[in-house]
Amino acid sequence: MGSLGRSPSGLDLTIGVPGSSSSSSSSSPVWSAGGGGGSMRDLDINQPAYGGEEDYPMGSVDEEEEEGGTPRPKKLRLSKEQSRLLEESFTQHHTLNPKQKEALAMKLELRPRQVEVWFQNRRARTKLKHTEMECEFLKRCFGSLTQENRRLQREVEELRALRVAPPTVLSPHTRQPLPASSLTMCPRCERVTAAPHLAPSSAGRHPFRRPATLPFAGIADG
DNA sequence: TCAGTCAAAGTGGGAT
DNA sequence: ATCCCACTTTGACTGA
Repeated sequence: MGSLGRSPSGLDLTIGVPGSSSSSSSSSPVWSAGGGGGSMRDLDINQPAYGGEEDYPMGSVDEEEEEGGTPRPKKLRLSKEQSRLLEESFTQHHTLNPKQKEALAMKLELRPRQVEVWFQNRRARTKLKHTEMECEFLKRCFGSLTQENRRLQREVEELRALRVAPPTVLSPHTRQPLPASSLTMCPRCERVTAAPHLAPSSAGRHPFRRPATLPFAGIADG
């Protein structure tokens, strides 16, 4: 290893210390370690980290200063080893409790805030990936349903074109046509009409049958 | 050199 | 008060 504390490009990474006057509120702090509001809750930059380590391994200060006079830290690129360990940890748990965070930060020689941010961004990436996959799946669903819809509309048109007058049934006695109201359904047809889901032979050809796979069933996790 | 992409970090707000 | 999330900004990197 040995690359901890350095960016992949080999830049020396040292911590930037804001000016001693805390009144310079116009410029962003070099380490706004806290979340909203920059409360620096995780790190008092004037205190040595982890019992005496001289500096944190990131954020070398580019010596060129902003207008306000506050140096801006260079952005950290985590080393491959750091990324690997973070990924490894992420596979075990997607969120960290404070102790885990602290331990991991110490192991990686990062600030807890950096570990926290990494997990936050990693969760966001996972979610984005999942959403993209879901989107692709829904697009495919939409495509196949559109096709199915077109096919069914064509079928309706065909059936409409084929439609003829109701069949005439002749009386076996008089050989005269019977009124439709006097016709009765055969027991089998009656059963199917009352409970269509019980008719095994019709299920396979039913135009409205459900697809074999349900939505989202195939979406991988992560 | 520059546009595009990725990822670290900042910010504000909601939930607990 | 703290954590997490969504959104944004910004620096590093890459390929044309």
